[in-house]
Parts: sequence; structure tokens; C-alpha cells
Amino acid sequence: MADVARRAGVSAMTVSRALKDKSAVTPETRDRIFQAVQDLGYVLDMSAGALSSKKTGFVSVLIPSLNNSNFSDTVQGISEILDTEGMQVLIGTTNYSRVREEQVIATMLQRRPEGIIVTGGTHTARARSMLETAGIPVIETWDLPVAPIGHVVGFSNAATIEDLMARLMFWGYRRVAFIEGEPGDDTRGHDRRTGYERAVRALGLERSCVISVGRPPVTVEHGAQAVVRLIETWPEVEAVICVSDLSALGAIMECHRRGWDVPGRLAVAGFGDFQVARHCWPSITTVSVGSLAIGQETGTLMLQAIAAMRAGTPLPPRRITIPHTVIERDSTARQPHPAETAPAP
Amino acid sequence: MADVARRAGVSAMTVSRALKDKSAVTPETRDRIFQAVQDLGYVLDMSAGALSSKKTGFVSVLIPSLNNSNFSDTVQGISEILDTEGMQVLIGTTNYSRVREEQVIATMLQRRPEGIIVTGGTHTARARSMLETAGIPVIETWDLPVAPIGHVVGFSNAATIEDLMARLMFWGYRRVAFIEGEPGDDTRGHDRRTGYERAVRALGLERSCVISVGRPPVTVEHGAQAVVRLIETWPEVEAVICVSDLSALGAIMECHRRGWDVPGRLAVAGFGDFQVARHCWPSITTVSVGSLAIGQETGTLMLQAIAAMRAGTPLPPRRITIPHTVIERDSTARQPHPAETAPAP
DNA sequence: CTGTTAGCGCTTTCAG
DNA sequence: CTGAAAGCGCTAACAG
Repeated sequence: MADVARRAGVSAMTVSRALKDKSAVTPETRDRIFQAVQDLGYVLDMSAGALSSKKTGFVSVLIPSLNNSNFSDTVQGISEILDTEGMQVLIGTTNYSRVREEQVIATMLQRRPEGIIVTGGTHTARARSMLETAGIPVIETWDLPVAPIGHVVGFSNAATIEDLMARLMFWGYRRVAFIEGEPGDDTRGHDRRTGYERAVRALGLERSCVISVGRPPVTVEHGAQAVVRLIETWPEVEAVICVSDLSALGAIMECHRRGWDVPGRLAVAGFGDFQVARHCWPSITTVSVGSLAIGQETGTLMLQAIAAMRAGTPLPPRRITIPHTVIERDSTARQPHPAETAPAP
Repeated sequence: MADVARRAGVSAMTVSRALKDKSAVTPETRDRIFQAVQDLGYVLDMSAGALSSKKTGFVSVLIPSLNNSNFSDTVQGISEILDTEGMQVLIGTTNYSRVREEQVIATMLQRRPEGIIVTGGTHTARARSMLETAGIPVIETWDLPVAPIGHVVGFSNAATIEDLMARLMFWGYRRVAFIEGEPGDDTRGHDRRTGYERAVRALGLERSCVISVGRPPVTVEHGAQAVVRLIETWPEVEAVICVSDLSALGAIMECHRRGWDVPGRLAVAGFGDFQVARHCWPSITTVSVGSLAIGQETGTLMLQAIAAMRAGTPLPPRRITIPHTVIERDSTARQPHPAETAPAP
């Protein structure tokens, strides 16, 4: 920067200003500086700027896995918003493990992010305490924790499945099962199962049936395996909710393979409104949770929180609930009863 | 850090050493330091360290979109490897736009990454020159550029489709079409189309037919729309190659919807070996390019290149070709001819 | 094995 | 609008 300053015949400070504020410098000076930057191929060093200004321009985002379009949509939403203020996202993946999350948080904090966004509301004790004492805005997403660390942008995973169950009931299904991954650190999956079980009781259904196959992330293949186990376990089952659209797709494809009609023999619903759910055949009934919207809301809130922090007046904890929607598609369409198609008396 | 040093009764330098080398400090001193770190809740500031040591510990990775499991697999592979040396990945998405790529590169370079990994071998002139003069290792992936900037870890997109075409021919298909997105910045998609057209000529097929629908990224829905257009345009078509598995899935699902048997009426093949391709029904014939392996190879090479750079002896440009494999699945299975099922004479 | 001295490249702060 | 001085928090380099 000193070189640029010399070449433009100004001080380094003026160069610094020209490169950021644009306003605070005479147009001619500015032009001379930009010319010098061009000539020298100078590239600003933000890491030095960060040290000096104590503003790194980073926000850390922790997600279970990049390879889940719901989470990458959320990251996408966050990035879009943060980009508008020139802030960058530092992504970390926890691989659905809380221990791993703790490690990633520890590493991230060494980079001095100006805010940190985590997925879910369940963390190790040490992770939680690191977040609490980090002195930066914290947002938990994809959940509505009872005792949040800071801000929250999410929804109740249990409630989404309760709603879905209510709709299945409304459509006439009574024997409904649930397909999930093996229990572990995937609390969101677990919450959805809880929603299922609560709904079974609340709706007075005769029995519940949960099939757990595969360690999270639950894949298409797990869904295929699970549906076979389900039919063996409970031949009378009429419908099944899968913990995600991917496993729902697997279940449906396995049904095709075995000649079981969907939804005739078995209705199938998923969660997450993945792209394939809308376009596969039959299209999959699911719960949309607005993954992108979660990201955008989170980004917007983070920007406010950071601005408040910089101004020395931390934002009081906010709690934003993202609406979810049950989307009815072909995979649960009730075949018309003979009576229904008969002419009215 | 000064506080920690004081509390442990040592100098800041010793604290710094204890926190990194671990070896270069007496065990007791080390323990005292860690105790002080614990007591004070001290967290190392890597951004200061980076400025001082000129080692940021960052590698930038640019991909078209997070929301494509092929690219996120590659990022995953890169991260895994870089993690082993404590390096972090800074992800940037270009949204399949070269202009956007240029901007992202400019921003990334201000963070002083120790290496940069880009997707594809086609860039704007300014992007290319920024990469060339950045003074850090550059790796281009997912392609085999004729005039690479630095290192290359990739494969020929055209060759993958040529191979797939040869196999379709071998299986007895003669009237083969190609479904792609509208031409634009997606050079990998364009290269695949080129491979298709070269194969049509090389194999002496009577005609080619390319259906272009939708701006990249090509989605499931685009595939569905395209297949309808295809059947209208060329009713005699026997098989179609889709630019990605996602559009292949869309095409197949649309065929189901319209009662066109796959592969009986139309055989469908894709590209990328996405998870759904393996598990949907019918399973999709595709080309696997080892997305994760590309990432791992890239990560390994980047680590070597950075080590060499730090040692002052830049690694001569390497060119690593990742093998691809045509995977035959149900979506192109030839129905047995009557003659073939007849008893041998 | 440990300490001292400088200084990384920028921005804050305060004067002009 | 511009400049000078000081220092962000750490580590390289050298000395003990």
C-alpha cells in the first residue's frame, strides 16, 4: 500500500480511504490512486485490515453437511444477504456430530468471526459455553430451542410432523408409520419422530410403528431398505412418513420395484420439499420449511446484530419462527372410494 | 496472549509456541500455560498470526453452486484433506457465471489464501490474469484445459459422453438425442454436448438431435420439459443422454407420467452418478466421475503445492486425470429381442 | 528450551 | 480532505 501511495503521491492513509469510503477523497486523487493500484497490480490485504480494525468481515456458518440441499439452500440464503454488506461466509460442516461441532466451533472462533450461525439447538456443554462467551452474535437455526444461546431463526420440527399427521388423518389414513435414521446426534430427525408419536396419541390412532434404518444422513437407499422392513413388520400399514424427502424417494422407488402401488398400497410422505420431491413420479407429499427463507432471515438478522454490536449496543435476543406448509402431492392421494364416484342420491 | 503469558509466568513467545508446536516447550511450562489459557478463556487469534507469519491457513475453492451434489462432494473431499494439515476452506459460489467468478476471485484474493481452486478451465481474461499473478498455487478442476493456468485435476467432459455414446451404440441404440441447458457459461455442459456431436459423427449415426431447455443449473424440471419436446421433435428417437442425472431423472419421471416406458419406449442416460440415479426406479445409466476423488486428489495436490511454495520451490504444474466410468443401469437396458429368448437351434 | 526485539500491512485517532 | 503516529495480536529471527 505504501508503494501505491508513493506512486500516487499521497499517504497510505489516503489510499486506504480511497479503497473503502470512495467519498472521503477528492475525485482526482482517487483516480490517481486507482491508476497506481492498476499499474502495480496491488491487491488489498484484508487480513491486515481485519487486525487493525477488529472487523474481520467473516460470519461462520455451521451445518451438518454440505450434501443436503436444505442446508445448502440455507447457506445460499445467508450468503446472498451477507454479500450485500461485503461480509463473507466461512462454512464448517459437523457431519451430524455434536463432538465434531464443538471442534469446528473452536477452530472457527480463532478466526474471529463477527457472528456465528449454528444448525439446531442442541450442543455439547463446552460448545455452548464457547458460544456464550464468544462475545459475538449467535443464531441457532432449524429449530426452536427452549433455552436458546442467543437469537433463533427456526421452526418446530415436531410441529411440522404433527401437522402432516393431521392432514394424513384428514385424508383418511389411520395406520401410519414413520421411517427415520438410527437415533444419534440428529436431533432434528429425532424431533420429527417425537412429533409423529405425539400425533399418534393425540389423534387416538391404534398403533405407532417406527422403522429406524441407517446412520444419518439418511439416504435414498435407507428409505428403500426401511420400507421393506416396514411392510414385513406391519403389513396392514396404509401410509408412512419419512424423515426426509430423500428417504421418501427411496421408499417410493422400492415400492415401484416390488410392484407395490404408491399411494394405492402405501401412501408416502416426506419432509423438506427437496427439488426431486416436486418432480418425481408420483410427486411426493411433503412439508416445506423454506430452507432459503431461513437463510435469508438469518442473514438479515445477523447483519442487524453485527451492526448493533459494532455500535456497542448488542441486539436483545430475537426469536423468529419460519412458517412451514404441508404440500399435498400424488404420493398420498386417496383413491376415490366407489361410493364417492357414485352419483348423488 | 500477554495476559496468559503473565499468568503462566512466561513470555508471550513461549505461549505462542506451546499453542502450536507442542514439542518445543517443557511439559510443565506447557501445562501451566494451558491452565492459564483455560482460566482466562483465551482464544488464539489466527488473523493476527496470519499477518505475522504470512500464512493464512486458507484455501479458496470456487464452485458454480453449492446446490449440486457433485460439487459439494468435491468440496467435501478437498476439506477432508486440507483439515489434516489444519487448513481451512473458503468457499465461493459463482452461480455458473464467469463474470461472477471474476468478482469472487477478486474478493477471495484480498483474504490472501495460500492456494486457490477453481471449477473449469474457462475464465474471463481478467480472472485469468489475477490467478496467474496471484503468486499462489492454482488448481483448475472438473476439466482438462488446453492451456491451464497452473495445476489441473480433472477429466474430459467430452470424452465421458463419447464413451457413453459408444456404449449405447454397443447396446444397440442408433437414434440417440442429447438434452442440455441453454448455452451459456456452463462450459462443462457444453463440452459434454460437443462429445455427443463428435460421437454421432464418429459412429456414423444418421442424425443428431439436441434439445436445449432452461438456464443452468439444469434441474429435474428442465429434464421433464425437454423430454416432451424431444418426443415431439423426433418421434423415432430410441435413447437420450441428459447433461446431468437430475435432468435424466426429470425426463424419466415425465415418461412415467405420460405412460412412456423407460427404457422400452425411450432409454435415458445421465451424467454425474448422483445418489438418486443409483436408487431411483428405473435406476439411471450414467457416467461416474468420482466427484469426491477429484476433491481428494485436489486437496492432496494443493497441500504439496503449498508446502513447496512455503519452501520457496514452487511445484511445477501437474496435470492429474481422474478416470471416469460408464455405469450401466436399468434405464438403458435393452429388452431382449424375441430371437434372443428363443432356444438355440 | 526460553526470551527479546521487531515488524507483518493495515486502520484508528487525532491534527492539520 | 489529507497526513503522522501509534498499534492491532501475533510470530520470525536471533540471542541466550
